[in-house]
Amino acid sequence: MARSTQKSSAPASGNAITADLVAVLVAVTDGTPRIMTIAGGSALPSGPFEFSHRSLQTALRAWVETQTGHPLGYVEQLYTFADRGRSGDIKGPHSVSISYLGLTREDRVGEGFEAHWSGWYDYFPWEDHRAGAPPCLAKILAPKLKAWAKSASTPTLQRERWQRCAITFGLDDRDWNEELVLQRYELLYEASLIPEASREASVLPGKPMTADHRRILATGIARLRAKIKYRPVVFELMPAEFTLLQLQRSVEALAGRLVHKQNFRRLIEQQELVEETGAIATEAVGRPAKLFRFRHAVLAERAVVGTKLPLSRT
Amino acid sequence: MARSTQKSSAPASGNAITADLVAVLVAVTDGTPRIMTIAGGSALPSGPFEFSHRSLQTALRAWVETQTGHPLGYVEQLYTFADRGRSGDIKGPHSVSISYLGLTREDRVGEGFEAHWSGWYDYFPWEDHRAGAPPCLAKILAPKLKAWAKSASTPTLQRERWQRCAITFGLDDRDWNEELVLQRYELLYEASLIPEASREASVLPGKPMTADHRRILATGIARLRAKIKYRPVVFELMPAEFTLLQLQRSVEALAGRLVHKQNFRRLIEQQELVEETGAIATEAVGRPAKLFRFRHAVLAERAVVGTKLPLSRT
DNA sequence: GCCATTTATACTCTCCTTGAGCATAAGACG
DNA sequence: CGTCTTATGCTCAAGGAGAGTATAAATGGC
Repeated sequence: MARSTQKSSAPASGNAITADLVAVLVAVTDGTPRIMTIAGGSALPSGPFEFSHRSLQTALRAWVETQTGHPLGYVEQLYTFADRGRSGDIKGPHSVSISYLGLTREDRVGEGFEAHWSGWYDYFPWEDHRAGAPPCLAKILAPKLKAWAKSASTPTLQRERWQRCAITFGLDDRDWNEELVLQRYELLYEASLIPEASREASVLPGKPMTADHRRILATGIARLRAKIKYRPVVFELMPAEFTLLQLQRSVEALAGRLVHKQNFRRLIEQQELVEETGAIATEAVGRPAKLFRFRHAVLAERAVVGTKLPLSRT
Repeated sequence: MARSTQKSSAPASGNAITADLVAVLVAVTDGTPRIMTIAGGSALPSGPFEFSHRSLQTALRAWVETQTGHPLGYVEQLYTFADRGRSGDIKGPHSVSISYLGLTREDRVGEGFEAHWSGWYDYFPWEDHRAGAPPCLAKILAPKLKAWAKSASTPTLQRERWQRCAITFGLDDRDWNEELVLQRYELLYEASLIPEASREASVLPGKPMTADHRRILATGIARLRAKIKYRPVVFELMPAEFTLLQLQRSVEALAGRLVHKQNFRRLIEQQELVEETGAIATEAVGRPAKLFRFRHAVLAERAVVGTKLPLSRT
């Protein structure tokens, strides 16, 4: 950015670059949040942006629909990256990556494509706290982070580093905050514990990805975890009819933590987000549950503002 | 986006474009939120992105600091636009606009630049509800929106359109939601009431801007209004020392609505966001107020998560 | 000095939300 | 008929948020 007096529409000379779209496409099946991947799970789907489309959003939708064979429910822009050095391209990226979050149902993927679905906790094992804090946190991450903190030059810096680690990862009896996915990844990156950063192989559990795709994924997970608390986006990931427990399991899968069942139902029902279909779930262990469907009318009635889930920070 | 199997780092041929940075730089002075503008207030500061910088954020910071002569407090990416037709360039933009929100104090602007500060309600008069709903809402906007709703083809569509308008603008006794800045702008745009869209001049109050800069500004305002409710970003806009009323006035200026004074103080104090300086405000009508400063330690103590303001949606 | 005016600051009160737990219902299965 | 499992209804206590009352400490006019 050189001169302020230049209008934005004035083209810059000699700074030609390319624009890539990168998509974090999420689905939830069998209580596992999954993302669409290519190249054997080592990259997110991406490709150059074609200016034949009316907008970025349109381009993404069109492309995803060709790939998966069905419309993309919810789409949201995530972030635009142009960091040199992080993309793996040493000469500096003359390419900008515009990333998107998209929610779907994991139906069939278009045949003849390399795409498939990978569980997102394969890439971030420390993010799943549904069965309590995962062992790798205390056994592997915490010691490595402690060592990194200790390696700072002064005692004050050492303390500050460790405080950051403890807050971000919920160590030292602090609460776990499931929304800090990106901060955690960035902190690990800063501590050179991410293979994408250091040249070492597998210092930590969790599958790496090409370039900065894992960072993009972390951004997407963080955004989605925040969003499900105040927008009715979970329903984009559900089948047309579902039981309240299925809905709860999806939320828990995304959030990576459990919620109180009765309170969850209370919130969902009092907000009138769903309505009974009249049908009853068949494949049951225990008392059969009523089936519900999303009341699409809420999107029109309310300004899509105000959907609460019992996942509040205290 | 053509093929999913292509790695993001693979350069696309023949799709060269340029990247622009556009900045929404906010300051609050005398109870007015202001943004830095160029070209007589008709454009946001912007310019081509130089790849000599390490990241987009770095590029923006460097540039702003040269312009205003002091460091930029808080920076956040807003959105990346590439919509053809909205930018005013009919051939389609072979340029991507990456927009940022930045918070500063309105000190001196670097000499010799065309930049100056404009009140943001000059561009969005209907967004300031501090003295109640602004007259232009009921007198000008509502009738025009009603006419637009009526112009839909079927009664059902007419009702749906009006419901959207009423929700978005808080008409028909609905609550005003100050966060819907962008939705309101988009709705007016859809209704061809925005001069940037239709060729007519000044159908509505509010100063227009070049290309889609007013949309970018709306995005920035919306983001900031949402953010002040849960992150301590207001302090970036305050002088080093301030009274609680000054702080409150800044929040109200940004939010475009008033808050309950006693409750505001209660929240700020119980969250320990500020500490007394010991000094007392001098220039006073009424009882002199204690001066406070922001407790920067909170940024380290808490995960920058959880700052509440009495602006909640009910 | 006294009073009206203005702002600062301390409390109180009530309603609602939220976290947590208890209790009962309705199926399957031995 | 018990046991297991999930569904569903209800209660209770603590904390938070909205709104109002009361008092304190300045200023300026008389």
